[in-house]
This record gives sequence, structure tokens and C-alpha cells, in this order.
Amino acid sequence: MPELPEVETIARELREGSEKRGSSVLGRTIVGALIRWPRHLARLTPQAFRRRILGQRIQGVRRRGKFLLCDLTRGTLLVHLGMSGDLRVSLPGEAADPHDHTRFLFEDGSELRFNDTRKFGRVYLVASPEEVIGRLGPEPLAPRFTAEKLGAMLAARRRQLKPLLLDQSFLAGVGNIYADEALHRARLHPLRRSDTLSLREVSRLYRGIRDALRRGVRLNGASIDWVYRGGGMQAEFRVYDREGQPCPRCGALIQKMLVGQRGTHFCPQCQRLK
DNA sequence: AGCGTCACCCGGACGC
DNA sequence: TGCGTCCGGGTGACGC
Repeated sequence: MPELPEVETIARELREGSEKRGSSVLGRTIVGALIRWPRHLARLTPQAFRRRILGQRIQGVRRRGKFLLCDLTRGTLLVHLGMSGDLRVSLPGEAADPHDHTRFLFEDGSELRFNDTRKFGRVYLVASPEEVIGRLGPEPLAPRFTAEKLGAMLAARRRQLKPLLLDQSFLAGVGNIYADEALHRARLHPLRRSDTLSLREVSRLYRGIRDALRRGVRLNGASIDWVYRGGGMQAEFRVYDREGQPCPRCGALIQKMLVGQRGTHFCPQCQRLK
């Protein structure tokens, strides 16, 4: 279930290195690519992909929304982790996992491996990252993203809050978990129409989104991955996956409903629909 | 523009 | 125990 916090964590580890993941990938040159699941590659055949990535050097690692970007000598490699995806740096000679579907080989025998059990992830190799991330909404954690800006964006739409928060062209990086957690923090009902919020409510939503995401980043995400991350956020869910359990704020029992085909968790007491 | 629906996947949970 | 079925995550394509 990688959302913004997880991608941020992985980007940081690939950039700076870590004990668990091995060293940084910065400055390394890709000398080969093993592709075991061609559909992982968006728009390119494995042959074309391999030809274009060979000899390229990784000059930077960034995150934008739920995409992880590797700036190459020419062009950009973008990875979307889907829900079960993970990127790991292997040691020379280290055996590959059955779910390592795409592997990038470095000169020294180590590899950058895209592990994706459920095969929802995608890999893009493009001349300009805008081809992939061009339509994403603003970064909710960026300093320039203000409550005023959010208020204007909400007022310009007439959608239910929950589906709107999940819309990556509205806001980048928020997925199902953090949408529910943000709305609970803001005490707003998931079905509330976006253009009916008061200034005070906009301000609560702004803080709710930012607080939930920041907390996730600090705790290394919400993924249930006991080998690599064991993201601490899962232990702090206030509503997500807590149907029938007490709301930490008021004690009422958390309810679950379907909104746009997505499981949606909320407190019927704190998050009233007027 | 917005909404609903479906397909893509598979590990794990559930029911019988 | 073994089998079948359903679920959930994010996105993109589709039709209305």
C-alpha cells in the first residue's frame, strides 16, 4: 500500500543508503537490466527499455506524489510501486527473490531490484518526467502549499471529499489510508461536498492532511513489511481498518462504508454529515 | 467535469 | 485438511 510516506522513505534510503538496504545508488551506472515481467514496463518493450537504459548513470533520486524518480544521464526512470512494490539494493551475489520482477545491474555486481508481489507497479523510462507526472496536483507537504490554496482548490470543485482526496490530479500522494486518516483528523465526513467547507473546516482539512502524511513519513509508512520496514504508521491508525473499534477521540464505534468502490472508515460521531 | 464500472494481480482471510 | 471464493490496494480505460 505504498503512498507518499513510503515512497519518500524509499527515495531517501536509495539516495542516502541505509544498513538494511545497502548503500546509495547515486552515481552508479546501470550496465544491465533483467526484466521478468514485461508488463511492468509502461510503453516500452523490454528490448527497447534495455537498449535505452544501458550505460546510464543515476544522478539523483526524488519523489513526486507516489512516483519515485531516478534522474539519469539522459532521461528519467520513474517507478510507481503500486500497492506491493518495493525497491531494494542487493549485495553482489545475493540471490534474487521470486518477486524481483525487474533488476537493474551495476558494475560491481550489486543490483537495484524492483520487488512487486502483486504486479501492480509500473516502470517508466522517458526523456522528460513530465510525460508521466505532468498532470499531478500539488505536493501537500510543500511549503508553498497553503490552506488558502487548498481552500481555493476545494471551492473550485463540487465533489465528495473522499474521492477528491484520492484524485492524484487534485493532490499528489494521498491514497486510501491517509485520506481516511486526514478526514478523521479534520472531523469531516467523507461524503461532504468540497465546495461547502467553511474557512475553519478548510483549515482543519489542511492540517489533517499534512499531519497524517508527516506522521507517516516519520514512522516510515504504513506498509506491513516486517523484513524491511515494519512501517510504524499501521500501529497509529485512528480509523483505517478499525471498523467496530472505538474512535480515539470520542469513543464511538468506527464505521466502514463503500465510497466509489473504496473502503472508507470514519467516526459517525466526530465526522457528521450536516 | 464528474461519475460508475471494470480490468489488472495475488496473498491472505474466510466459508464450507 | 482441502478446496473454492472474495477482498483490497492504485491507476487507466471506458461509457454515460
